[in-house]
Amino acid sequence: MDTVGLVWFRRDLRLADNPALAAAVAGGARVVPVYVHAPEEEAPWRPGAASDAWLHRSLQALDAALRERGSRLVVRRGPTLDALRTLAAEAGATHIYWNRLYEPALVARDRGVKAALRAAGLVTQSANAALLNEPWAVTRDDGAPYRVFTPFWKACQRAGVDAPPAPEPGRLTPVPESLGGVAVDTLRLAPPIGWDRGFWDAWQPGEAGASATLAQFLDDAVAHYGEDRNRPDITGTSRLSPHLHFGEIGPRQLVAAIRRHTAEHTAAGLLTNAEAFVREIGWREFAHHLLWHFPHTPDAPLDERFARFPWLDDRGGALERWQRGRTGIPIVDAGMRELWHTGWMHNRVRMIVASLLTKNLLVPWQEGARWFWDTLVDADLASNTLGWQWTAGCGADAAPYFRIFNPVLQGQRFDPAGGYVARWVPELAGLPARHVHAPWEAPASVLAAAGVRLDHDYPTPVVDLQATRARALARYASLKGA
DNA sequence: TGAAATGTTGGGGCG
DNA sequence: ACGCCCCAACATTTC
Repeated sequence: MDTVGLVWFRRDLRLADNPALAAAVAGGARVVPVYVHAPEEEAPWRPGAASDAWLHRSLQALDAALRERGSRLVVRRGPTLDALRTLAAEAGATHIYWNRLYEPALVARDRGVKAALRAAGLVTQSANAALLNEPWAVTRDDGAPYRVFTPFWKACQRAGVDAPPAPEPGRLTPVPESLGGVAVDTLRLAPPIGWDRGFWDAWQPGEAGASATLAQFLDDAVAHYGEDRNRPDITGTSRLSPHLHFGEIGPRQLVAAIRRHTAEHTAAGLLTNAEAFVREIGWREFAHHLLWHFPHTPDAPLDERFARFPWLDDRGGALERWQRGRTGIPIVDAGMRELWHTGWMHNRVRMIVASLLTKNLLVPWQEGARWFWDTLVDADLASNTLGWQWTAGCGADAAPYFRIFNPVLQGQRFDPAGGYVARWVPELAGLPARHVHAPWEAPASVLAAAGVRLDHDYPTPVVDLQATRARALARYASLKGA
């Protein structure tokens, strides 16, 4: 027990299934857990405000979990390389362990850090905590990356998606008092004016919160996941996305838990529904695969023809109305307000609001991606990029551009009783279900009875859905064959 | 993980 | 009985 190993936490903020931590423990080292705060090293995609608010609490939760095992989290400020070198010298560490990340800026940063640490005589060891398969481990027979989900996912399953989680450590060695750090509070991650107040009714950041959320999903929702995942008015999804983003739980743990659950329960259709959930984990894998192989895609369309797409120049405040949930289209405004208040939006609604922004409003998808980046607690460069390029029709396996959502029909189909709209757009709560998704078409008597004065209590639509659909189709036609 | 237009089919009302 | 029309229901095509 002579050696000392740093375990450099990044977005793997858990003790279970943490292969870097497990490797340090298995190597017999005295473990010094460290987090280095250096958001500028993630530019041009440094984490947004909602993400920071989550991180603040997740770091506190990690520190608490480490203390329960006799250790603690040492928090330092970047630059990362300086911080790690200094701490290694102070602690007498010979080894540094971490789990890999896949965003372009971090891949480059980590490569440099690794080379410099090795040059300084330290042993470095990285591992995979975030993915079922590494992005480079699954390729087509000709060696090229996949661009279509279904063949990608088949290849993943051939490669195996059932790797067992890494062993959970028991009691850890104490961190010497002499190793100082800064308090999490001083990183100024939490918003000073408390606009995140509404977040924490819905969320419990940290590994314990992730486990509880998974347990609840297995108990309540997974058995109907195939259908109910599209319903924003009920809890039909896992709501694990922020926990996954920060690595408070990992995909290997999810697959293992699903397998265990389906082996122990026999509800009708459970296997099919559970597999639908595993497939969604597959989409997360696909997003990381794409970002690794096409690192320019957070900023530029994968389909180069879209570099010349005629987005609208004069947007007349439409982007701002979309951001603030004042488009006059109820399902869209409900989603944008859910996002603002909770830092999260149901995935079906993300597609609907993204379709409106990129197709009906003709705002470049990058504007939507940036807004999501700053407001989502689960903002993830890989998933965000895939989602926006998919909607805009310029990405891998993208929706054909002419696949334009009608938010009224989507609302009627997936929020049939209007409960989701009533919750987030309370000024429309008095409208009967059959009118709540298109108040501008409701008879005057119905509006009066519900106490809704259009353009007073609630806006009329920012655009005509039929006309802007036709406009989008015309612009798409201009791209064809280009 | 679309929507809307267009085409097809078959039952039922009716002269 | 028969042809005709209407239209809902479903399928196919187009964007």
